[in-house]
Amino acid sequence: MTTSPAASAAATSQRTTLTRRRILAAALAYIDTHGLDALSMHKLGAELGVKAMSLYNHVANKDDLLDGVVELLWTEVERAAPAEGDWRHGVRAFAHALRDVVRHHPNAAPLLTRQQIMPAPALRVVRAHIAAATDGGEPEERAYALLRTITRYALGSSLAEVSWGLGEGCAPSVSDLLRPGISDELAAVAEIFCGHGAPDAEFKLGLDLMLRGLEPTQPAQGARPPRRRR
Amino acid sequence: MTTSPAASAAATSQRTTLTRRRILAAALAYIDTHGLDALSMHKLGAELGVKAMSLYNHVANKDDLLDGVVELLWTEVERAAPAEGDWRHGVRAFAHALRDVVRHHPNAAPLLTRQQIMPAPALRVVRAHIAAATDGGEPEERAYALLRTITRYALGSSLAEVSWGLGEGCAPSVSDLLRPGISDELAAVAEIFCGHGAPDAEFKLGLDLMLRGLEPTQPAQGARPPRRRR
DNA sequence: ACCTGAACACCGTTCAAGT
DNA sequence: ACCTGAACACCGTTCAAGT
Repeated sequence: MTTSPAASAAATSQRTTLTRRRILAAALAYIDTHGLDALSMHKLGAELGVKAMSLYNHVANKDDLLDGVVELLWTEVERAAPAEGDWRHGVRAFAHALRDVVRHHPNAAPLLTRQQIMPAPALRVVRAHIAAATDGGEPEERAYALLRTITRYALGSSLAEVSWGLGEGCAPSVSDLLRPGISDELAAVAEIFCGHGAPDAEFKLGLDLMLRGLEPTQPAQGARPPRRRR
Repeated sequence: MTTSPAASAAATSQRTTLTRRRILAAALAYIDTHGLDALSMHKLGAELGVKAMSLYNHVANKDDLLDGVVELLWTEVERAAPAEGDWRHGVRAFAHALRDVVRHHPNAAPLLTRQQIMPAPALRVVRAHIAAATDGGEPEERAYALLRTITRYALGSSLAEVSWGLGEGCAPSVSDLLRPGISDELAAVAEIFCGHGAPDAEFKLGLDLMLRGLEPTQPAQGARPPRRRR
């Protein structure tokens, strides 16, 4: 609106200054839209109204860029699942937040296990829930083991879910998940294995089972006699 | 040893004919050794004593090549975990086989969730264990749900485990998992979260919890009174 | 049927030069 | 301090040509 004549000449290109933050956000958006393999430094630069080489003033290289995207994904988890209230609810919310991020960014999600990095927001959100659990009376050792297990379960199972799921950024039909020459019997197996089922309910069921088993001190609201530990 | 003079001239290059099978095996070996990003059609061709373009006679493109690598990984799972004997043991063996493949091929494993494909050996091994469970008396619907859940748990949690684990093809030390500027407190969290713990025992515990919860008809060998279903 | 030379547009990255 | 032109080796893929 109130741009200077000089700025208006630049038109659609960078209307704000280039920043590591802006670059990462643009990279994630590009991956969401065009897929992981389609991302290149050249195209990302163009997206930001800048040449590819300019990006190297803010990221060390492409690997560092992808690490930054992973950091961004964990930031979403942190924002969605702060530790507050009963820590059991908090851990559940954390698991669901992790799954939601994977489902909202199916193209970028494989980076979470490919980049071999634990960015700061990941450590922060994990630390927060561990602290909540220890404040709630759990021994520290068990709080760590619990968060480790829940994190693996939530991230991993949602990655697998997205990879073989249908609709919503996943494969549109089962046949897209199969190699062309597959036999009819195996295609029928895939139809049920990938197509049927209720992902939400199955994720929640598995989560409940793990939490119930991992935290034997208090059997939740069921009020059932305690089982032998471990 | 008993090669013809003509063949000996070719020396180290292709001593056997080029095959889709050989190409895939070489690709997996290359990824295992040099990492996923290092693989290129040019270098893979050179590895096989052939020019890059020759590969296109046996694979459609690089994506098809990577699909084939995924197929190879599932073949290892199928070989390691045939359905035989009690189906409960079979499903446990299946989960452990999946985890072992991920741990033996940490560089290639992310392809399992990135390629969005269910190759024939994956469907075969899943079908075998579903059949074993239904033969053992489980309703078909539950057998599918059980295999779905166990597959997600085993694949996913081992992917996450490898991604943040230490040693054996993983990051050699915790500091390799952290961005340089991290605070000391968060580094300490990472030290415990990634470094401590017993991955084998934690994987097995989670698996037991899920199986025990998913299969309420027979409480395994514990001989405990049945709980209310679902 | 399968391998290759030549060629294409594209990729990640460097570096000296500009401002 | 940050952006760029020019350039590098490398990449995926095609196609006509060889055998």
